[in-house]
Amino acid sequence: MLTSQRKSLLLARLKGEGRLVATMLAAELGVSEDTIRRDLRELAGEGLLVRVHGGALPASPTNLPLARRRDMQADAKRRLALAVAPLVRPGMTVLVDGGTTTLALVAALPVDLRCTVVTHSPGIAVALEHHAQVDVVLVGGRVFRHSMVACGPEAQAGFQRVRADLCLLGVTGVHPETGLTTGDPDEAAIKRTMMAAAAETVVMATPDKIGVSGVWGIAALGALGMLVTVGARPGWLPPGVAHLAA
Amino acid sequence: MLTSQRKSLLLARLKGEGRLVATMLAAELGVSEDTIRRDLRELAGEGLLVRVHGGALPASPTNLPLARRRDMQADAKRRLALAVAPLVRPGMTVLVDGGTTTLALVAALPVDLRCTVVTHSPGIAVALEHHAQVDVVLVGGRVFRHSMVACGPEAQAGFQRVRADLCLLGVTGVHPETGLTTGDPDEAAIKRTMMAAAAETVVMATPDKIGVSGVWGIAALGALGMLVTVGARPGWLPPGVAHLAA
DNA sequence: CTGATTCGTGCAATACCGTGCAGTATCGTG
DNA sequence: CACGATACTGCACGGTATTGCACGAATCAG
Repeated sequence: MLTSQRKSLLLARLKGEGRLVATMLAAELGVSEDTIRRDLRELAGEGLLVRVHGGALPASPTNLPLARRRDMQADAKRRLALAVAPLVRPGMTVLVDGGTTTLALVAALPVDLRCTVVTHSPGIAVALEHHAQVDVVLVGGRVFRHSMVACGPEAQAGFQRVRADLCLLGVTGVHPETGLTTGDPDEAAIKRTMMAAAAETVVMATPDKIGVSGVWGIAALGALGMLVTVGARPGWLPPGVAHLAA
Repeated sequence: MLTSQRKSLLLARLKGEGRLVATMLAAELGVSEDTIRRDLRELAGEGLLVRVHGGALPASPTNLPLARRRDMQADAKRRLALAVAPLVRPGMTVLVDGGTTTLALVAALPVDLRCTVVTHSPGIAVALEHHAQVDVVLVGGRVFRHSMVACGPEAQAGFQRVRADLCLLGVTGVHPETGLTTGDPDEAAIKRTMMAAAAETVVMATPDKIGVSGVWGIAALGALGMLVTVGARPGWLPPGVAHLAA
Protein backbone atom coordinates (compact mmCIF):
# COMPACT_ATOMS: atom_id res chain seq x y z
CA MET A 1 0.00 0.00 0.00
CA LEU A 2 1.26 3.44 -0.95
CA THR A 3 2.03 5.90 1.78
CA SER A 4 -0.12 8.70 0.44
CA GLN A 5 -2.89 6.21 -0.15
CA ARG A 6 -2.66 5.14 3.46
CA LYS A 7 -2.80 8.74 4.66
CA SER A 8 -5.88 9.41 2.58
CA LEU A 9 -7.47 6.36 4.07
CA LEU A 10 -6.67 7.58 7.55
CA LEU A 11 -8.32 10.92 6.85
CA ALA A 12 -11.36 9.30 5.28
CA ARG A 13 -11.75 7.00 8.22
CA LEU A 14 -11.32 9.84 10.65
CA LYS A 15 -14.11 11.67 8.91
CA GLY A 16 -16.39 8.67 9.07
CA GLU A 17 -15.69 7.48 12.58
CA GLY A 18 -14.67 10.66 14.34
CA ARG A 19 -11.49 9.16 15.75
CA LEU A 20 -8.45 7.07 14.93
CA VAL A 21 -6.81 4.49 17.16
CA ALA A 22 -3.18 3.82 16.26
CA THR A 23 -3.07 0.24 17.52
CA MET A 24 -6.11 -0.93 15.59
CA LEU A 25 -5.03 0.82 12.41
CA ALA A 26 -1.62 -0.83 12.50
CA ALA A 27 -3.15 -4.28 12.82
CA GLU A 28 -5.78 -3.55 10.24
CA LEU A 29 -3.49 -2.08 7.59
CA GLY A 30 -0.71 -4.58 8.22
CA VAL A 31 1.98 -2.03 9.06
CA SER A 32 3.79 -1.30 12.29
CA GLU A 33 2.44 1.14 14.83
CA ASP A 34 5.49 3.28 14.23
CA THR A 35 4.39 3.88 10.68
CA ILE A 36 0.90 4.81 11.75
CA ARG A 37 2.23 7.14 14.38
CA ARG A 38 4.51 8.75 11.83
CA ASP A 39 1.57 9.26 9.49
CA LEU A 40 -0.51 10.77 12.24
CA ARG A 41 2.31 13.07 13.24
CA GLU A 42 2.74 14.30 9.70
CA LEU A 43 -0.97 14.76 9.11
CA ALA A 44 -1.14 16.64 12.40
CA GLY A 45 1.72 18.82 11.17
CA GLU A 46 -0.38 19.73 8.15
CA GLY A 47 -3.24 20.57 10.47
CA LEU A 48 -5.46 17.86 9.06
CA LEU A 49 -6.05 16.24 12.43
CA VAL A 50 -5.20 16.60 16.09
CA ARG A 51 -2.88 14.16 17.74
CA VAL A 52 -4.00 12.70 21.10
CA HIS A 53 -2.69 9.92 23.27
CA GLY A 54 -3.69 6.67 21.61
CA GLY A 55 -4.54 8.03 18.20
CA ALA A 56 -6.02 11.16 16.67
CA LEU A 57 -9.16 13.28 16.54
CA PRO A 58 -10.56 15.59 13.83
CA ALA A 59 -9.04 19.04 13.52
CA SER A 60 -11.53 20.94 11.42
CA PRO A 61 -14.74 21.92 13.17
CA THR A 62 -16.82 20.54 10.30
CA ASN A 63 -15.29 17.13 10.92
CA LEU A 64 -15.93 17.09 14.63
CA PRO A 65 -18.31 14.51 16.03
CA LEU A 66 -21.87 15.70 16.29
CA ALA A 67 -21.76 16.50 19.98
CA ARG A 68 -18.81 18.84 19.63
CA ARG A 69 -20.23 20.92 16.80
CA ARG A 70 -23.73 21.01 18.19
CA ASP A 71 -23.54 24.54 19.43
CA MET A 72 -21.29 26.01 16.77
CA GLN A 73 -22.87 28.75 14.72
CA ALA A 74 -25.79 28.56 17.14
CA ASP A 75 -26.82 32.15 16.57
CA ALA A 76 -26.75 31.86 12.78
CA LYS A 77 -28.82 28.69 12.99
CA ARG A 78 -31.40 30.37 15.15
CA ARG A 79 -31.75 33.22 12.68
CA LEU A 80 -32.06 30.85 9.75
CA ALA A 81 -34.66 28.82 11.62
CA LEU A 82 -36.81 31.85 12.39
CA ALA A 83 -36.68 32.93 8.76
CA VAL A 84 -37.51 29.52 7.32
CA ALA A 85 -40.21 28.43 9.78
CA PRO A 86 -42.95 30.50 8.06
CA LEU A 87 -42.29 28.64 4.81
CA VAL A 88 -43.83 25.53 6.34
CA ARG A 89 -47.55 26.11 5.83
CA PRO A 90 -50.33 24.11 7.52
CA GLY A 91 -51.25 20.95 5.67
CA MET A 92 -47.93 20.62 3.91
CA THR A 93 -45.89 17.45 3.69
CA VAL A 94 -42.25 18.26 4.38
CA LEU A 95 -39.10 16.18 4.06
CA VAL A 96 -36.63 17.18 6.76
CA ASP A 97 -32.96 16.32 6.59
CA GLY A 98 -30.83 15.60 9.65
CA GLY A 99 -28.28 17.98 11.12
CA THR A 100 -28.07 20.76 13.63
CA THR A 101 -29.38 23.42 11.27
CA THR A 102 -32.60 21.59 10.47
CA LEU A 103 -32.90 20.68 14.14
CA ALA A 104 -32.95 24.36 14.98
CA LEU A 105 -35.64 24.86 12.36
CA VAL A 106 -37.85 22.14 13.78
CA ALA A 107 -37.51 23.66 17.22
CA ALA A 108 -38.68 26.96 15.76
CA LEU A 109 -41.88 25.55 14.25
CA PRO A 110 -45.06 26.62 16.05
CA VAL A 111 -46.18 23.84 18.39
CA ASP A 112 -49.73 23.90 17.04
CA LEU A 113 -48.71 23.59 13.40
CA ARG A 114 -50.64 20.86 11.60
CA CYS A 115 -48.56 19.17 8.92
CA THR A 116 -46.70 16.00 8.00
CA VAL A 117 -42.97 15.64 8.48
CA VAL A 118 -41.03 12.82 6.86
CA THR A 119 -37.49 12.37 8.16
CA HIS A 120 -34.69 9.84 8.32
CA SER A 121 -33.20 11.55 11.36
CA PRO A 122 -34.15 10.17 14.78
CA GLY A 123 -33.08 13.47 16.31
CA ILE A 124 -35.59 15.40 14.21
CA ALA A 125 -38.33 12.94 15.16
CA VAL A 126 -37.57 13.33 18.85
CA ALA A 127 -37.57 17.12 18.52
CA LEU A 128 -41.14 16.96 17.20
CA GLU A 129 -42.41 15.07 20.23
CA HIS A 130 -44.37 18.03 21.56
CA HIS A 131 -45.83 19.18 18.26
CA ALA A 132 -49.11 17.38 18.83
CA GLN A 133 -50.54 18.19 15.40
CA VAL A 134 -47.54 17.14 13.37
CA ASP A 135 -47.69 13.71 11.79
CA VAL A 136 -44.16 12.33 11.97
CA VAL A 137 -43.14 9.60 9.57
CA LEU A 138 -39.83 7.95 10.32
CA VAL A 139 -37.78 6.60 7.43
CA GLY A 140 -35.81 3.55 8.51
CA GLY A 141 -32.47 2.13 7.55
CA ARG A 142 -28.99 1.64 8.85
CA VAL A 143 -27.99 4.66 10.89
CA PHE A 144 -24.93 6.42 9.53
CA ARG A 145 -23.06 7.35 12.65
CA HIS A 146 -21.30 10.54 11.70
CA SER A 147 -24.47 12.47 10.98
CA MET A 148 -26.99 10.25 12.77
CA VAL A 149 -29.41 9.69 9.90
CA ALA A 150 -30.73 6.50 8.36
CA CYS A 151 -29.00 5.59 5.12
CA GLY A 152 -28.88 2.82 2.57
CA PRO A 153 -31.37 1.27 0.19
CA GLU A 154 -34.12 1.04 2.78
CA ALA A 155 -34.00 4.76 3.46
CA GLN A 156 -33.87 5.48 -0.28
CA ALA A 157 -36.98 3.39 -0.79
CA GLY A 158 -38.70 5.11 2.12
CA PHE A 159 -38.30 8.52 0.52
CA GLN A 160 -39.13 7.29 -2.96
CA ARG A 161 -42.60 6.36 -1.79
CA VAL A 162 -43.40 9.96 -0.80
CA ARG A 163 -44.59 13.03 -2.73
CA ALA A 164 -43.83 16.07 -0.63
CA ASP A 165 -44.36 19.80 -1.00
CA LEU A 166 -41.07 20.86 0.48
CA CYS A 167 -37.64 19.44 1.18
CA LEU A 168 -35.53 21.11 3.87
CA LEU A 169 -31.95 20.12 3.29
CA GLY A 170 -28.73 20.54 5.22
CA VAL A 171 -25.46 20.56 3.30
CA THR A 172 -21.73 20.74 3.97
CA GLY A 173 -21.00 23.28 1.28
CA VAL A 174 -22.66 25.60 -1.24
CA HIS A 175 -20.21 26.46 -3.98
CA PRO A 176 -20.66 28.38 -7.27
CA GLU A 177 -19.12 25.57 -9.31
CA THR A 178 -19.50 22.31 -7.38
CA GLY A 179 -23.00 23.24 -6.21
CA LEU A 180 -24.42 21.49 -3.15
CA THR A 181 -21.99 19.06 -1.52
CA THR A 182 -21.64 16.90 1.55
CA GLY A 183 -19.01 14.72 3.18
CA ASP A 184 -20.33 11.24 2.51
CA PRO A 185 -21.45 9.49 -0.70
CA ASP A 186 -24.38 7.68 0.94
CA GLU A 187 -25.61 10.89 2.46
CA ALA A 188 -25.34 12.61 -0.89
CA ALA A 189 -27.43 9.89 -2.50
CA ILE A 190 -30.14 10.17 0.14
CA LYS A 191 -30.28 13.94 -0.22
CA ARG A 192 -30.68 13.55 -3.98
CA THR A 193 -33.58 11.17 -3.44
CA MET A 194 -35.18 13.60 -1.03
CA MET A 195 -34.90 16.46 -3.52
CA ALA A 196 -36.47 14.32 -6.22
CA ALA A 197 -39.41 13.46 -3.96
CA ALA A 198 -40.32 17.05 -3.17
CA ALA A 199 -41.77 19.81 -5.32
CA GLU A 200 -39.26 22.34 -4.02
CA THR A 201 -36.02 22.22 -2.08
CA VAL A 202 -34.86 24.79 0.43
CA VAL A 203 -31.28 24.81 1.69
CA MET A 204 -30.32 26.62 4.88
CA ALA A 205 -26.64 27.59 4.89
CA THR A 206 -24.75 29.09 7.80
CA PRO A 207 -21.92 31.46 6.80
CA ASP A 208 -19.27 28.76 7.20
CA LYS A 209 -20.87 26.76 4.37
CA ILE A 210 -21.01 29.50 1.75
CA GLY A 211 -18.42 29.15 -1.00
CA VAL A 212 -17.23 25.88 0.55
CA SER A 213 -17.07 22.62 -1.35
CA GLY A 214 -17.39 19.18 0.21
CA VAL A 215 -16.17 16.01 -1.47
CA TRP A 216 -19.44 14.50 -2.65
CA GLY A 217 -21.79 16.36 -4.92
CA ILE A 218 -25.53 16.38 -4.30
CA ALA A 219 -26.88 18.56 -7.06
CA ALA A 220 -26.18 21.68 -9.11
CA LEU A 221 -27.33 25.00 -7.74
CA GLY A 222 -29.98 25.19 -10.45
CA ALA A 223 -31.88 22.28 -8.88
CA LEU A 224 -32.41 24.37 -5.80
CA GLY A 225 -35.68 26.20 -5.14
CA MET A 226 -34.41 28.55 -2.49
CA LEU A 227 -31.21 29.30 -0.61
CA VAL A 228 -31.43 30.84 2.83
CA THR A 229 -28.40 32.62 4.27
CA VAL A 230 -27.81 35.08 7.07
CA GLY A 231 -26.33 37.67 4.74
CA ALA A 232 -27.00 39.07 1.30
CA ARG A 233 -27.65 36.99 -1.78
CA PRO A 234 -24.38 35.54 -3.17
CA GLY A 235 -23.66 37.02 -6.58
CA TRP A 236 -23.00 33.63 -8.14
CA LEU A 237 -26.40 32.19 -7.23
CA PRO A 238 -28.26 31.33 -10.49
CA PRO A 239 -31.12 33.76 -11.28
CA GLY A 240 -33.67 30.97 -11.12
CA VAL A 241 -32.96 30.25 -7.48
CA ALA A 242 -34.83 32.29 -4.89
CA HIS A 243 -32.96 33.75 -1.92
CA LEU A 244 -34.07 34.55 1.61
CA ALA A 245 -31.96 36.68 3.94
CA ALA A 246 -32.28 35.78 7.61
CA MET B 1 -11.84 4.73 23.85
CA LEU B 2 -9.36 7.57 23.76
CA THR B 3 -8.80 9.56 26.90
CA SER B 4 -9.36 12.97 25.39
CA GLN B 5 -12.45 11.66 23.67
CA ARG B 6 -13.79 10.44 26.97
CA LYS B 7 -13.28 13.85 28.53
CA SER B 8 -15.12 15.52 25.66
CA LEU B 9 -17.94 13.09 26.15
CA LEU B 10 -18.10 13.92 29.84
CA LEU B 11 -18.37 17.61 29.06
CA ALA B 12 -21.00 17.04 26.40
CA ARG B 13 -23.02 14.91 28.74
CA LEU B 14 -22.69 17.42 31.52
CA LYS B 15 -24.07 20.05 29.20
CA GLY B 16 -26.99 17.86 28.23
CA GLU B 17 -27.95 16.41 31.59
CA GLY B 18 -26.80 19.10 33.97
CA ARG B 19 -24.82 16.73 36.16
CA LEU B 20 -22.45 13.78 36.13
CA VAL B 21 -22.50 10.74 38.42
CA ALA B 22 -19.14 9.01 38.69
CA THR B 23 -20.47 5.54 39.45
CA MET B 24 -22.80 5.35 36.49
CA LEU B 25 -20.25 6.84 34.12
CA ALA B 26 -17.69 4.24 35.11
CA ALA B 27 -20.09 1.40 34.38
CA GLU B 28 -21.26 2.96 31.19
CA LEU B 29 -17.86 3.82 29.76
CA GLY B 30 -16.34 0.55 30.87
CA VAL B 31 -13.53 2.06 32.93
CA SER B 32 -12.88 2.12 36.66
CA GLU B 33 -14.32 4.79 38.88
CA ASP B 34 -10.80 5.93 39.62
CA THR B 35 -10.36 6.90 36.01
CA ILE B 36 -13.61 8.83 35.96
CA ARG B 37 -12.68 10.61 39.14
CA ARG B 38 -9.30 11.47 37.68
CA ASP B 39 -10.95 12.88 34.57
CA LEU B 40 -13.35 14.93 36.63
CA ARG B 41 -10.53 16.24 38.77
CA GLU B 42 -8.52 17.29 35.74
CA LEU B 43 -11.49 18.90 34.03
CA ALA B 44 -12.26 20.69 37.27
CA GLY B 45 -8.64 21.86 37.32
CA GLU B 46 -9.22 23.45 33.94
CA GLY B 47 -12.32 25.12 35.28
CA LEU B 48 -14.61 23.25 32.91
CA LEU B 49 -16.78 21.83 35.68
CA VAL B 50 -17.20 21.85 39.43
CA ARG B 51 -16.40 18.77 41.44
CA VAL B 52 -19.00 17.61 43.99
CA HIS B 53 -19.35 14.51 46.11
CA GLY B 54 -20.53 11.73 43.82
CA GLY B 55 -19.79 13.43 40.53
CA ALA B 56 -19.67 16.89 39.02
CA LEU B 57 -21.82 19.89 38.11
CA PRO B 58 -21.47 22.58 35.42
CA ALA B 59 -18.96 25.31 36.10
CA SER B 60 -21.18 28.16 34.99
CA PRO B 61 -24.53 28.26 36.76
CA THR B 62 -26.41 28.06 33.45
CA ASN B 63 -29.19 25.89 32.14
CA LEU B 64 -29.90 23.33 34.83
CA PRO B 65 -33.61 22.67 34.32
CA LEU B 66 -33.02 21.07 30.92
CA ALA B 67 -33.22 17.36 31.70
CA ARG B 68 -34.32 17.86 35.26
CA ARG B 69 -37.56 16.00 34.72
CA ARG B 70 -37.03 13.34 37.33
CA ASP B 71 -39.85 10.89 37.07
CA MET B 72 -40.72 8.84 40.08
CA GLN B 73 -39.43 5.47 38.96
CA ALA B 74 -36.02 6.83 37.95
CA ASP B 75 -34.19 4.90 40.62
CA ALA B 76 -35.93 1.63 39.81
CA LYS B 77 -35.16 2.12 36.14
CA ARG B 78 -31.51 2.71 36.85
CA ARG B 79 -31.30 -0.46 38.90
CA LEU B 80 -33.03 -2.47 36.21
CA ALA B 81 -30.73 -1.03 33.59
CA LEU B 82 -27.57 -1.92 35.48
CA ALA B 83 -28.86 -5.46 35.99
CA VAL B 84 -29.90 -6.03 32.39
CA ALA B 85 -26.96 -4.37 30.62
CA PRO B 86 -24.67 -7.43 31.08
CA LEU B 87 -27.21 -9.57 29.23
CA VAL B 88 -26.31 -7.78 26.01
CA ARG B 89 -23.18 -9.64 24.90
CA PRO B 90 -20.77 -8.47 22.18
CA GLY B 91 -21.83 -9.48 18.70
CA MET B 92 -25.50 -9.86 19.54
CA THR B 93 -28.35 -8.43 17.52
CA VAL B 94 -30.86 -6.87 19.87
CA LEU B 95 -34.35 -5.50 19.27
CA VAL B 96 -34.98 -2.56 21.59
CA ASP B 97 -38.43 -1.23 22.34
CA GLY B 98 -39.16 2.41 23.06
CA GLY B 99 -39.91 3.87 26.47
CA THR B 100 -38.07 5.37 29.42
CA THR B 101 -37.12 2.01 30.90
CA THR B 102 -35.36 0.77 27.79
CA LEU B 103 -33.86 4.22 27.36
CA ALA B 104 -32.24 3.88 30.77
CA LEU B 105 -30.91 0.50 29.72
CA VAL B 106 -29.35 1.83 26.53
CA ALA B 107 -27.72 4.61 28.50
CA ALA B 108 -26.21 1.97 30.77
CA LEU B 109 -24.61 -0.03 27.97
CA PRO B 110 -20.82 0.23 27.82
CA VAL B 111 -19.85 2.71 25.11
CA ASP B 112 -17.36 0.33 23.56
CA LEU B 113 -19.84 -2.51 23.21
CA ARG B 114 -19.88 -3.95 19.69
CA CYS B 115 -23.34 -5.15 18.69
CA THR B 116 -26.32 -4.41 16.49
CA VAL B 117 -29.39 -2.64 17.80
CA VAL B 118 -32.63 -2.61 15.84
CA THR B 119 -35.23 -0.16 17.11
CA HIS B 120 -38.35 1.67 16.03
CA SER B 121 -37.77 4.36 18.64
CA PRO B 122 -35.97 7.52 17.51
CA GLY B 123 -35.15 8.25 21.15
CA ILE B 124 -33.28 4.97 21.51
CA ALA B 125 -31.38 5.66 18.30
CA VAL B 126 -30.34 9.11 19.52
CA ALA B 127 -29.24 7.67 22.87
CA LEU B 128 -26.81 5.38 21.03
CA GLU B 129 -25.06 8.26 19.31
CA HIS B 130 -21.86 7.85 21.31
CA HIS B 131 -21.69 4.08 21.17
CA ALA B 132 -19.27 4.05 18.26
CA GLN B 133 -19.22 0.28 17.90
CA VAL B 134 -22.97 -0.24 17.91
CA ASP B 135 -24.65 -0.67 14.56
CA VAL B 136 -27.99 1.08 14.85
CA VAL B 137 -30.75 0.08 12.48
CA LEU B 138 -33.78 2.32 12.49
CA VAL B 139 -37.17 0.80 11.69
CA GLY B 140 -39.36 3.33 9.93
CA GLY B 141 -43.07 4.00 9.95
CA ARG B 142 -45.64 6.45 11.14
CA VAL B 143 -44.64 7.71 14.58
CA PHE B 144 -47.22 6.94 17.22
CA ARG B 145 -47.22 10.07 19.29
CA HIS B 146 -48.02 8.79 22.76
CA SER B 147 -45.01 6.52 23.03
CA MET B 148 -42.85 8.01 20.26
CA VAL B 149 -42.19 4.83 18.32
CA ALA B 150 -42.75 3.99 14.67
CA CYS B 151 -45.89 1.92 14.11
CA GLY B 152 -47.97 0.54 11.31
CA PRO B 153 -47.38 -1.94 8.52
CA GLU B 154 -44.03 -0.47 7.56
CA ALA B 155 -42.65 -0.95 11.06
CA GLN B 156 -44.11 -4.46 11.20
CA ALA B 157 -42.37 -5.32 7.96
CA GLY B 158 -39.13 -3.80 9.21
CA PHE B 159 -39.02 -6.11 12.21
CA GLN B 160 -40.18 -9.13 10.27
CA ARG B 161 -37.05 -8.93 8.16
CA VAL B 162 -34.78 -9.40 11.19
CA ARG B 163 -33.59 -12.43 13.16
CA ALA B 164 -32.36 -11.22 16.51
CA ASP B 165 -30.83 -12.84 19.58
CA LEU B 166 -32.65 -10.75 22.12
CA CYS B 167 -35.72 -8.56 22.40
CA LEU B 168 -35.82 -5.97 25.16
CA LEU B 169 -39.41 -5.01 25.68
CA GLY B 170 -41.18 -2.36 27.69
CA VAL B 171 -44.75 -3.03 28.81
CA THR B 172 -47.57 -1.28 30.62
CA GLY B 173 -48.45 -4.23 32.82
CA VAL B 174 -47.36 -7.71 33.84
CA HIS B 175 -50.30 -9.63 35.24
CA PRO B 176 -50.68 -13.30 36.31
CA GLU B 177 -53.74 -13.78 34.14
CA THR B 178 -53.70 -11.21 31.33
CA GLY B 179 -49.94 -11.57 30.85
CA LEU B 180 -48.03 -8.77 29.14
CA THR B 181 -50.20 -5.79 28.22
CA THR B 182 -49.94 -2.27 26.85
CA GLY B 183 -52.20 0.68 26.24
CA ASP B 184 -52.50 0.71 22.47
CA PRO B 185 -53.47 -1.98 19.95
CA ASP B 186 -50.92 -0.93 17.33
CA GLU B 187 -48.18 -0.94 19.93
CA ALA B 188 -49.25 -4.37 21.10
CA ALA B 189 -49.04 -5.67 17.55
CA ILE B 190 -45.54 -4.28 17.05
CA LYS B 191 -44.35 -5.77 20.31
CA ARG B 192 -45.72 -9.15 19.25
CA THR B 193 -43.82 -8.92 15.98
CA MET B 194 -40.65 -8.00 17.85
CA MET B 195 -40.99 -10.99 20.17
CA ALA B 196 -41.49 -13.29 17.21
CA ALA B 197 -38.36 -11.98 15.53
CA ALA B 198 -36.07 -12.64 18.50
CA ALA B 199 -34.83 -15.86 20.05
CA GLU B 200 -35.58 -14.63 23.55
CA THR B 201 -37.54 -11.79 25.08
CA VAL B 202 -36.61 -9.93 28.24
CA VAL B 203 -39.11 -7.63 29.95
CA MET B 204 -37.96 -5.01 32.44
CA ALA B 205 -40.75 -4.11 34.85
CA THR B 206 -40.66 -1.35 37.43
CA PRO B 207 -42.70 -2.06 40.61
CA ASP B 208 -45.67 -0.03 39.36
CA LYS B 209 -46.14 -2.47 36.47
CA ILE B 210 -46.21 -5.68 38.49
CA GLY B 211 -49.67 -7.20 38.84
CA VAL B 212 -51.14 -4.47 36.65
CA SER B 213 -53.11 -5.13 33.50
CA GLY B 214 -53.34 -2.82 30.49
CA VAL B 215 -56.11 -2.97 27.92
CA TRP B 216 -54.34 -4.61 25.00
CA GLY B 217 -52.69 -7.96 25.36
CA ILE B 218 -49.25 -8.61 23.90
CA ALA B 219 -48.55 -12.20 24.89
CA ALA B 220 -48.98 -14.73 27.69
CA LEU B 221 -46.34 -14.86 30.39
CA GLY B 222 -45.18 -18.23 29.07
CA ALA B 223 -43.87 -16.57 25.88
CA LEU B 224 -41.42 -14.60 27.97
CA GLY B 225 -37.78 -15.63 28.33
CA MET B 226 -36.96 -13.54 31.37
CA LEU B 227 -38.63 -11.03 33.65
CA VAL B 228 -36.48 -8.48 35.45
CA THR B 229 -37.85 -6.73 38.53
CA VAL B 230 -36.36 -4.78 41.40
CA GLY B 231 -37.75 -7.16 44.00
CA ALA B 232 -38.17 -10.89 44.47
CA ARG B 233 -39.63 -13.21 41.87
CA PRO B 234 -43.44 -12.96 41.75
CA GLY B 235 -45.01 -16.21 42.91
CA TRP B 236 -47.34 -16.39 39.92
CA LEU B 237 -44.57 -16.25 37.34
CA PRO B 238 -44.63 -19.49 35.31
CA PRO B 239 -41.77 -21.87 36.16
CA GLY B 240 -40.44 -21.74 32.60
CA VAL B 241 -39.76 -18.02 32.78
CA ALA B 242 -36.40 -16.93 34.20
CA HIS B 243 -36.25 -14.10 36.71
CA LEU B 244 -33.56 -11.55 37.48
CA ALA B 245 -33.65 -9.42 40.61
CA ALA B 246 -32.13 -5.97 40.21
C1' DC C 1 -23.37 7.86 66.16
C1' DT C 2 -22.65 4.28 62.70
C1' DG C 3 -22.36 2.02 58.45
C1' DA C 4 -21.77 2.79 53.70
C1' DT C 5 -20.04 5.47 49.88
C1' DT C 6 -16.94 8.27 47.94
C1' DC C 7 -12.46 10.58 47.76
C1' DG C 8 -7.51 11.14 47.31
C1' DT C 9 -2.91 9.27 47.08
C1' DG C 10 0.75 6.05 46.32
C1' DC C 11 2.16 2.28 43.54
C1' DA C 12 2.84 -1.08 40.03
C1' DA C 13 1.58 -2.72 35.45
C1' DT C 14 0.64 -1.61 31.01
C1' DA C 15 0.21 1.08 26.85
C1' DC C 16 1.89 4.64 24.16
C1' DC C 17 5.29 8.04 22.53
C1' DG C 18 9.47 9.91 20.28
C1' DT C 19 14.09 9.20 18.62
C1' DG C 20 17.92 7.02 16.59
C1' DC C 21 19.45 3.53 13.54
C1' DA C 22 19.71 0.12 9.97
C1' DG C 23 17.73 -2.28 6.00
C1' DT C 24 15.14 -1.96 1.73
C1' DA C 25 12.78 0.06 -2.07
C1' DT C 26 12.28 3.87 -5.24
C1' DC C 27 13.92 7.74 -7.86
C1' DG C 28 16.89 10.69 -10.54
C1' DT C 29 20.99 11.28 -13.09
C1' DG C 30 24.92 10.26 -15.68
C1' DC D 1 22.85 0.09 -16.70
C1' DA D 2 25.29 1.94 -12.62
C1' DC D 3 25.16 4.54 -8.61
C1' DG D 4 24.26 7.84 -5.21
C1' DA D 5 20.34 10.26 -3.05
C1' DT D 6 16.02 10.06 -0.99
C1' DA D 7 12.01 8.07 1.13
C1' DC D 8 9.88 4.60 3.69
C1' DT D 9 9.63 1.06 7.04
C1' DG D 10 10.52 -1.79 11.16
C1' DC D 11 13.06 -2.46 15.46
C1' DA D 12 15.19 -1.12 19.87
C1' DC D 13 15.28 1.73 23.75
C1' DG D 14 14.31 5.06 27.26
C1' DG D 15 10.79 8.13 28.77
C1' DT D 16 5.95 9.48 29.60
C1' DA D 17 0.90 8.79 30.12
C1' DT D 18 -2.75 6.18 31.58
C1' DT D 19 -5.04 2.87 34.24
C1' DG D 20 -6.59 -0.17 38.04
C1' DC D 21 -5.92 -1.56 42.75
C1' DA D 22 -5.07 -0.88 47.77
C1' DC D 23 -5.70 1.68 51.82
C1' DG D 24 -6.75 5.31 54.92
C1' DA D 25 -9.37 9.74 55.25
C1' DA D 26 -13.39 12.37 54.32
C1' DT D 27 -18.26 12.71 53.56
C1' DC D 28 -23.03 11.39 53.49
C1' DA D 29 -27.55 9.14 55.05
C1' DG D 30 -30.40 7.46 58.56
